Amino acid sequence: MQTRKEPVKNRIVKAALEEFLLAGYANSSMRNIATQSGITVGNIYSYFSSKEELFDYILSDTVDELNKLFAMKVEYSESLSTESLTSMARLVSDVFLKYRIQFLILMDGSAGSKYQDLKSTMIKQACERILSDAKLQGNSGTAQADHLLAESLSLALIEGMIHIFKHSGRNRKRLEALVGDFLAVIIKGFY
Amino acid sequence: MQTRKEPVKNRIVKAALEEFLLAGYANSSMRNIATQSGITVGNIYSYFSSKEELFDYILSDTVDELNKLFAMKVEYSESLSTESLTSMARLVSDVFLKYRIQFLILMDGSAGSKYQDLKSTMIKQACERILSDAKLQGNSGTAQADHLLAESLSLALIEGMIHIFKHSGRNRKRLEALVGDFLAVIIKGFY
Amino acid sequence: MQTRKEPVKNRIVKAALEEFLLAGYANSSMRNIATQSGITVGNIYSYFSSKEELFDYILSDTVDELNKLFAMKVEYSESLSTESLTSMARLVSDVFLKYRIQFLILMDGSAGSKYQDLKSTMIKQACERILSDAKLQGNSGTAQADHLLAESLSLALIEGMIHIFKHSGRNRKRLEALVGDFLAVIIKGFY
Amino acid sequence: MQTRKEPVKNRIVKAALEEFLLAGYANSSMRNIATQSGITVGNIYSYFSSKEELFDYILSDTVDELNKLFAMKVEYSESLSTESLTSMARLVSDVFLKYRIQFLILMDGSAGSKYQDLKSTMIKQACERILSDAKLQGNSGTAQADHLLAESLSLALIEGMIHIFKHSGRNRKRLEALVGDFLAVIIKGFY
DNA sequence: AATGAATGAGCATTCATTCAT
DNA sequence: GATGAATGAATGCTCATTCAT
Repeated sequence: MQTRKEPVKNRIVKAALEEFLLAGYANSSMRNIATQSGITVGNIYSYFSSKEELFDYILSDTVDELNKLFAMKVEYSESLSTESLTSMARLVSDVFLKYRIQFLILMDGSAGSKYQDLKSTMIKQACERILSDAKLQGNSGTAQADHLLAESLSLALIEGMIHIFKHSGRNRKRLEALVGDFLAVIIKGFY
Repeated sequence: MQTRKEPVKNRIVKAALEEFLLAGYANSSMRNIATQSGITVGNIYSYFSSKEELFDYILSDTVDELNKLFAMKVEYSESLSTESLTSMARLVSDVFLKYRIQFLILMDGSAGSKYQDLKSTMIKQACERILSDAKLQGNSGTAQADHLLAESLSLALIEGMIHIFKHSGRNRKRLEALVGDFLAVIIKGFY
Repeated sequence: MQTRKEPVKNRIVKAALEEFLLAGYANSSMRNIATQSGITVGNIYSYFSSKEELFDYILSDTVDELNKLFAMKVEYSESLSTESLTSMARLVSDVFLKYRIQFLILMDGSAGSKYQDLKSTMIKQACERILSDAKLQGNSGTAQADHLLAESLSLALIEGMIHIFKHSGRNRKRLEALVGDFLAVIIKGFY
Repeated sequence: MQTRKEPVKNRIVKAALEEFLLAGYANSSMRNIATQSGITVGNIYSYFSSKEELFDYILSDTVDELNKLFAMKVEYSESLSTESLTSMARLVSDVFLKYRIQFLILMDGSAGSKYQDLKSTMIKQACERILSDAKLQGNSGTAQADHLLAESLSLALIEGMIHIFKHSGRNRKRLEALVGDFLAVIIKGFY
């Protein structure tokens, strides 16, 4: 009834994005989404058959694209040269800019959903890359410790990039520069 | 039932630590804590007036100590030399080992509580340190971007250390070695 | 979509028959009927003002015919001879074959609707017939008990016939034979 | 608060028995049970963890006893003599009198629950008994038809007994007499 | 101090029915 | 006639918190 002309499904999705971003999947409430979007709860269910489906609808494209990105990352570069860093930064920035909020929800608000392990999957992939590429060597001397070190560095890498993404706004140039700088700093420490 | 003579308050705290660690503040349940501790719900409320107060009771010491550590960190070292790194690693490890679970709860399970911003406070502090110590210089050329870069590096630093702490067990030697290695890798990139 | 030229009302009725048969009145859903018939929910309501009216529309003819049958049954036979049994079986089978699904819905799926008492009405009628025809005599010696006995036998009679009807397929010969056999067994015990 | 002194669990069970009897498992509502018993919904859930558990709590004893009865029935009699009939009637009456309402719920109100097939299990057992004992012979001449006939007779037998039970009150003598008479009539037709 | 029954508001979900188009 | 979005009340269930005992 408060119809701005915007189609209902869009309004639901918009409100849901906000709710999921703020509260995460588990703590979000269909009632909030209903109130926020001005759509009655029952009516939301005529667009999405469940909270899970709504979540999935909002995120599946992003997940697909991210998975594609993971696959590519493995091939495209032998060593972590400056150029490869730049192109990596560009690649990552593209996906991020396209699905900003979705990506952030996936990273920090997916607990309890089917996507809850996506971040750790990303980290695991980065970790494998690091272990094979850069010959890290800690002082502990044990392989187990070295693996935990690599894992922590991967996690640091990814959490840092998430943070850049969260706060860098929509300016692509700026995002790419930041990601590039960040990657440079972190990766420099590897050798 | 098991530890019969242990004071009630302790038993509550013990069970609450576990519950908060596993589920986080928002998703934890007083019922679970009651069941786990063998104390009735009602009785928990005669020791702690609310879930929030229980959470606070469990964590306030750790929060204080962490705040003290933040304050110190600024003073104790001029530059990030190897020795300072080592002592930093030791210092940090000390607090962590002392309040392992509490620290992990504060970092990963405080969403929805009054301490939900502690991690970002830590990051902000680390960020200030980095900005004043290491003369970072990104390609973006703007001070704003440099600040976000420093922030992201701080976040990476701290998230990485949290991860080490979470998975390194209770062996102090190992923990210190890992933290030292990790700090070395990250900080090396700063210069 | 399939049967394009078939009038809408028919398609609704067809789908409703199936839904009511499978789920019964109370547990059936207008949504299912809409989906199954390919008619939109709203449009069903322009043919039938409510779920109840739809139910009624589908069943009223059968109810009328059944009521006629009840009336007739009283007249046509003095004693329960073999011939009368045969003709009774034929008569009953005719109605059943004509309104198979409707009859089954009325018997087993009308709970919650205005026809929910039809079965017990049928039983009551059969009961009166039994009481006047066959001089049943129980051991209890009370008229009240004899009445309950007659009622239970009627109920047994009718439930048994419903079961035959539900599972005998559409072969009239087979149906008549079975009904005849069944009636023979039950009625033999009356004398 | 409307505390008659009766313990809460009893009041819940009493209200639930009534609700399940009137509406059946699927169509009954926890809210109704709450209102009827004067217990809040939430509180019911501190006695029974789900609607299903409440249903089960109310019926499991009866189900067990019935299963025991089924097992016995097979052994105790070679032929369907008058004495065996009498003792059968007594046996059945005992269980029935002990769990009147529960039995009725099981027979007519268990659709949608884990006990929904109990009645047909009973019928199947009776059917097997009939097929092995009494050499029924229909006119149809096919084994399949004979089986359906036996099935219908079993169903008639059991539905009739349920009806007697439902309406015979709590007088054991009367119940036994009625069941005996009923069995006599039905079984006489078998030979 | 200790109990655990009780409350009441909240959750996701369903469905007959209405109504603007 | 036809659409299907929209409504609103109902469902089973959970949980922090209160309180009489």
